[in-house]
Amino acid sequence: MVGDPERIIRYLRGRGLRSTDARRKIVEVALDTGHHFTAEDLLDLIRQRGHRVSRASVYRTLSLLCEGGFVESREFQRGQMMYEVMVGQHHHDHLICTRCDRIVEFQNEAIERLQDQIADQHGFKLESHSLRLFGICPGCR
Amino acid sequence: MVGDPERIIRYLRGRGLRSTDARRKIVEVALDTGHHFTAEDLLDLIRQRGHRVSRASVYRTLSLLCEGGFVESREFQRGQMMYEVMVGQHHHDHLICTRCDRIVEFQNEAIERLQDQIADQHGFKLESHSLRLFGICPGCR
DNA sequence: TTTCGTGCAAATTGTTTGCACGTTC
DNA sequence: GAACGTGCAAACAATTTGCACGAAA
Repeated sequence: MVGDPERIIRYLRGRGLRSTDARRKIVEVALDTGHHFTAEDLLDLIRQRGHRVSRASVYRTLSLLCEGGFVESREFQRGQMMYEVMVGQHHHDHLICTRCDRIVEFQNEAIERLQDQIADQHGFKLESHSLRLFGICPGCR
Repeated sequence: MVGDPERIIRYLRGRGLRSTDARRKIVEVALDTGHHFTAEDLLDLIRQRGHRVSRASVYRTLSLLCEGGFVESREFQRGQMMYEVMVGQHHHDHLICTRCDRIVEFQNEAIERLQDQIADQHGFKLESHSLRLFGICPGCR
């Protein structure tokens, strides 16, 4: 299945990285988290399952997962990174409620195309982008 | 003229805030900086002009200027805020070169409209947005 | 057995805060 | 003279790093 932790471990092995206990636990729990989470959230979840892993390893493994494109990080609130598993997910952007911090995902092909055009017009080779819409969600209005 | 520091000081006065030496220097130098700058950059510029102002006051005043909409802050590189004077400027978004950190501004009406639509569709009252395109600039390719 | 990854604690870094004092109103 | 703003240094908080030890290859 799509969220198979072993697939990621295999990828890491392919890059000459080792398959360690900590990495396997971190990947496994990360894939299980439904949605957006912080490094600290992930650490808590891992510990709730009775695994002992250090905060440093969580950060180090999250970096690897980001490099591999399995996870994406973005900053919804200043000073804290949120992570999201992208395995089996299409790219999307976010609406963030400034009252309750609720996050809603959306996809918009037209915006994506316009972004490509803009990069082209300025001679940039586009690598990534970040689009965040901040506002007040229906529930908070 | 458009970048008149006194206009901003008057606005602050109107909000019950005082017109102090530090605030005047900070506003004056900020308005003179052509473009994107960090809090530290601004502090350096102020000191180069022979004024003695504390780092704390720079941060505090930049906050006020952001609240008033005279300045906008955004994070181009993780962990550090960049500020930009918006007095006399239209809203725009940014292309950021991941090699040399060059920043190019662009405006795109179509994207703005699409953002409004998306917020509407999800019942959000849009307050602000942040769109950053990361890539490699012509000079670095 | 060599290399790599881990856990720990300490360091880092931009920003914020508490407080005593000086300024503005 | 009351309230507010300042400067300073200490506090913060998320993340990174140095290092000695244990595990993977």
